Amino acid sequence: MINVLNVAEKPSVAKSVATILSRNQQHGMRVRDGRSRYNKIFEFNYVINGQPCHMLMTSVTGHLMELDFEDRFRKWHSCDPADLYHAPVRKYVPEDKIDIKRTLEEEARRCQWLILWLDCDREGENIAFEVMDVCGAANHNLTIWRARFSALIDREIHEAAQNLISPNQCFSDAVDARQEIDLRIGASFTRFQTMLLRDKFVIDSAQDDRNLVLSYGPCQFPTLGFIVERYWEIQSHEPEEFWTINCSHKSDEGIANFSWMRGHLFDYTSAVILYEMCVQEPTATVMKVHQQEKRKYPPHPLSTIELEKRASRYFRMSSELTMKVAEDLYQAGFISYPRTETDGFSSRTDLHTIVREQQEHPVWGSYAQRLLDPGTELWRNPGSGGHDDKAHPPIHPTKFSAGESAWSLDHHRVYELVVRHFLACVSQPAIGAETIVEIDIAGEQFSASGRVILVFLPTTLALDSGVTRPPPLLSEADLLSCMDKAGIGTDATMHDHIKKLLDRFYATKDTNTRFSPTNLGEALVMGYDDMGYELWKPNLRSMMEFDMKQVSMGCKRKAEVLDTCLQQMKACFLDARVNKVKLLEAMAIFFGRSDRYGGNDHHVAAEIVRPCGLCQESNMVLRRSRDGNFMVGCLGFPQCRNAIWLPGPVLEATVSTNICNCCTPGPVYLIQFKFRQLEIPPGFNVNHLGCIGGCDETLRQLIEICGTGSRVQGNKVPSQNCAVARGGSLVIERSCSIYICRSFNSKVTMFGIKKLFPWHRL
DNA sequence: GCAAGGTC
Repeated sequence: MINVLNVAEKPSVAKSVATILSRNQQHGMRVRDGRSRYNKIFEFNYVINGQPCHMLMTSVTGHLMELDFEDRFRKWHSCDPADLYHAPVRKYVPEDKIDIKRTLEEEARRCQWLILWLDCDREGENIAFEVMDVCGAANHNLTIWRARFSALIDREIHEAAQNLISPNQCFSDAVDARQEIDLRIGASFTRFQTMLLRDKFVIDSAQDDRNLVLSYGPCQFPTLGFIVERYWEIQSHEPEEFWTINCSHKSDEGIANFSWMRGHLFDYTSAVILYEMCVQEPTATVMKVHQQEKRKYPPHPLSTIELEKRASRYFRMSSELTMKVAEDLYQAGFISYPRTETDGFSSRTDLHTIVREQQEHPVWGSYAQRLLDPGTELWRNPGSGGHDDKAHPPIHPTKFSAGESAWSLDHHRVYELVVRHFLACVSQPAIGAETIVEIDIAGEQFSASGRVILVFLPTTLALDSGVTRPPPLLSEADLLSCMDKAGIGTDATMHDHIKKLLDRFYATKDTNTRFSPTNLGEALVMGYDDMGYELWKPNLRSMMEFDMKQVSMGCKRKAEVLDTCLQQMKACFLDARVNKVKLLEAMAIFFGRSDRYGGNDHHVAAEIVRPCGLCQESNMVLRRSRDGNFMVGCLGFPQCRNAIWLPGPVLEATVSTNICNCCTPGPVYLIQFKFRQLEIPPGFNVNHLGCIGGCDETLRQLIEICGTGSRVQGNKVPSQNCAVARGGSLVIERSCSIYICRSFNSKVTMFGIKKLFPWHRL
């Protein structure tokens, strides 16, 4: 009989594997403590390919080692951050893992074999090599094996034990490369930008900005990039008006609203002509009635990202909190392992038993009973989303509970979500009936889903206007989707990156779980963007991931990937340092200079122009957009979208102390403008003291002729809507729309409409 | 005082 040391990635796997292997074995299984209180040691006998073994099964808790620079490079001022691209690094066992290391050493000394039961992914393979390092140093004569398994079920575990293989160096190398690149890039840029910016500006988010760290990381920055990119998209959106014909019919049974099948038209003239035709011949003829069955398919089985997205959507829980609560439920045995990419059940999973456990529940118990009754034909074997991490099943309930006294509201919610999602997965699709009615008025087609009528006179027929709207800010679910798609982070770490942005004051989350960048976050991204670097975009990480894949497949060597990647990143770093003025400029847009160090360099952080008339809560301030154009925006953004774009030719703008004597709500401070001579028409003065409150004819004309500085210009009509507060949404248009919107009997002529829109492009 | 990745 030989002694065999077995090591799993976490205590729960050690216990499961030991339980499975020791079943039906003589003397069963014994448990004893190791040096680490969490990592028990299980002992039992087992036969591997005819070789009787005394098995000792223990575990680590994830990575056993960390990578860091050698001591003399660890202090921030110990070296030039550029040196961090070649400073020596070392792997070591951190203090809180020393106990585990001691256990491994002690047990390894009395064993002949070492079997590695780490998770079957790249990180797992790397941890396997860490364990080999420690055990191999304690016992040079160890024979080393790798067990490959993807589920904690009897057959798979026994098969793994009987078919031991060798550890895969390539997989582990890929992780080594990733670790080293992440460390060098992260540390160099973090030290650089922190030391460059922290003391030069008054960064209001920091209580004590001496301790503020402006971190950079290959995952956190692209995540921030997603948030900033959407925010810029919203800021640069210029509403464009469109026209649509709405038709409705009222009967005793209710109102049917028909939508124009053209959708909407941006061209007013065309819309009016079509509208006039409908008004003159308003009888509606029903052309088509189709009834169809609509199926709503159940979701795929639950993966981590999907759990986080749904908890965010349904309960507005942060992904961070969701994972914490899910971990609690997992530890207490109520749900399966919560970190999984798998979204399909293995055919071996006993789904019926899981449903059966839920039959007693007061709310969904009766549904579970109906599912199990073959007569209802409600059961459907669940589909799969096509992802399989080969380590864990989709998240599902593992123990019945009608609620525990120790549970918080969040525990109840997450458990309920997991159970309901599971029950949905094994259900037939929901079936609904939908009737769509298509009608024709004077050749124009409209449709509604609803009742069937054959010919009728519409109760109302109206030409309505609307404006295009920017997309919303990214929600937590959107953000997770972006990260997932771009391969930023792993299912187990995505919520960490999101939380890091909040902790670093780079982004904020509103009550609607939507993210906006803070001034700090926007300034940093703007700085790198102005340098022309895509350091804040996901491409860098994607390229690294691609290289890692090459290493793990043996197509490229670790040293080769490290060399080229670090060389490129160092060049990028040095270039960023040469262009640091871009970062400084971007910061200066949002933050006042600190006078603690610079001395006499006083700046006002933001110049207040007027109170916002839209939200009536915040002030509107003069700002310079990232491409140098001027605008006056509400500080209440994104809740308040009020913004006024100033004429394109503005060279300089400063808020004066003069107050406009007619615009309200006041005070509205006049702005001293300086225009670019070559860009303004003859007759206009280069210097102008102007009012953005609406009274200033010069500004209005300049905007009409030259357009605004807003980034998306297109060839739209320069019209009053630029000078009018945008979020205030064009009151004139609305009143027109209401006027035209009377019932179709009203007399509305082309002439009448023309008169109402003298400024429009008719 | 820096990263991201495991996991407790």
